[in-house]
Amino acid sequence: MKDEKKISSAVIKRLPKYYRYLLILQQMGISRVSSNDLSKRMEITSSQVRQDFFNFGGFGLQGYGYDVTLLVKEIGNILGMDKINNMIVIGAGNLGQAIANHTSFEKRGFKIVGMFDNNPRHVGDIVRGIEIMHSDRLTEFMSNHSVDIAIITVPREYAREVVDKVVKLGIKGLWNFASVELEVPDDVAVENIHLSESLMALTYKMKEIRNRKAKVLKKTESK
Amino acid sequence: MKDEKKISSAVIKRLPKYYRYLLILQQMGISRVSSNDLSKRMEITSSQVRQDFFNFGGFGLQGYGYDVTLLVKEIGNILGMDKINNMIVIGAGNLGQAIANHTSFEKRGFKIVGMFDNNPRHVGDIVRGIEIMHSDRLTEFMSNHSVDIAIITVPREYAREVVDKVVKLGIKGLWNFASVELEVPDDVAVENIHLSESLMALTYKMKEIRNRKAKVLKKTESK
DNA sequence: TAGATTGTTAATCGATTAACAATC
DNA sequence: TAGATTGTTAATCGATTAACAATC
Repeated sequence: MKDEKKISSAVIKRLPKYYRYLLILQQMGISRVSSNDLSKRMEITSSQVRQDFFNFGGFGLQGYGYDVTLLVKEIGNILGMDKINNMIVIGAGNLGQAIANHTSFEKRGFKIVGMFDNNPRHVGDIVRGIEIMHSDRLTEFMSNHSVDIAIITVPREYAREVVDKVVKLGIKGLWNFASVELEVPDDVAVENIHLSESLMALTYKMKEIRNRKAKVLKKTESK
Repeated sequence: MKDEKKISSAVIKRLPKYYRYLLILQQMGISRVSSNDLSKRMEITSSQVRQDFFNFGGFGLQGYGYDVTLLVKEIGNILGMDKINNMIVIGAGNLGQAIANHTSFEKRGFKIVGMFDNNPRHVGDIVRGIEIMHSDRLTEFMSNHSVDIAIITVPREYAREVVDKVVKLGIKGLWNFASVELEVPDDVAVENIHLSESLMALTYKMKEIRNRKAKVLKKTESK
């Protein structure tokens, strides 16, 4: 059996974006899309769309385009959404609760099965039908339930500790909001959310726009 | 005056990451770093570090390395953090409150100056010293205060409406958590947070790890 | 001075775009 | 069939890495 060639990370990074746009098309009741259509919506080239899908063997039909439903399914599968992902939220403060309330995840097979917090003020509260448990019960819970992903929404100073704990308990996926660098075994996947990086990207863009304006103004003056 | 050459977006995207690592060094009391040190921590090449900084003229000293404090300042300036950024939170639910409570922003000159919500249940509550106001007061507030950035944490169905409103009121930066595509004039900067894309990136990684394991297992068996 | 490490150019690598034959 | 649009290769472009002279 020949080794399938490695898909480049540039392509992978675009997949969730394709997925998102395809869901929008689906909601609009559009069942078929050409690489050209899709590329215009997403502000990329049609060549890139075809090239990207070609990496996976191609999902389209010459002279017709791509079937939206099929494409959603195929890309979903590539991204690992062909199964239910059971998730627990560790840290049931505002952020943890915000995520638990985010209904659109559930539609895509991401299911919150437990929430944990150290703070007695939160323990016992119900969020979207899930009772917040004390963190002491984490070990017991994880040995009785199948949990795929732990969402880390504790304050940063507790993050490493709880991560070590769930890793020991066998977790294989971490969605980390605690902006701490985590060290985990290489069979555990980590995705970090760095909100501050996004905020800085915003101020950079704002600065660029201000500079652009200043330049145009200067040009006009010197005329 | 010659046009300074355009910095590539690949470089820009790395700047917040450099910034983050440099802050860690600073906290550790390290005042000087070589491209080699930094590259190892960040898991990139030292060549890239030097090349990246060279884009801005170079911040280092031959035979010595880079001064951490200087570097933090320079990169901060490039990213537009050389000024206070006044921000308002629109949508004071769990997510809006979580962001308002995120203290590390404030240290970097990101200051929440107002919070707004439609829901009377939230109005009047105090979050980190800021009273949540009814959205009706947005227009009045913005004409009396200097606001740089609006953080959009309303449910997606209200997002476009409130964005149109603040754009009309002159906002120049939008940090959008509502996973809706926004259309704004081209002098308004937008940074979108798509949490679901990050979550899909995680399940993709998890799937890759599972596949890798399966392959190793197969190899072992066939021996 | 000798050693270290940047600044900077050149070489390589990979990703994007162009082009068009294949085919529905 | 004619028209449309993908699949797929080749060309181009840009980003990363290598190398080393400059210089602290």
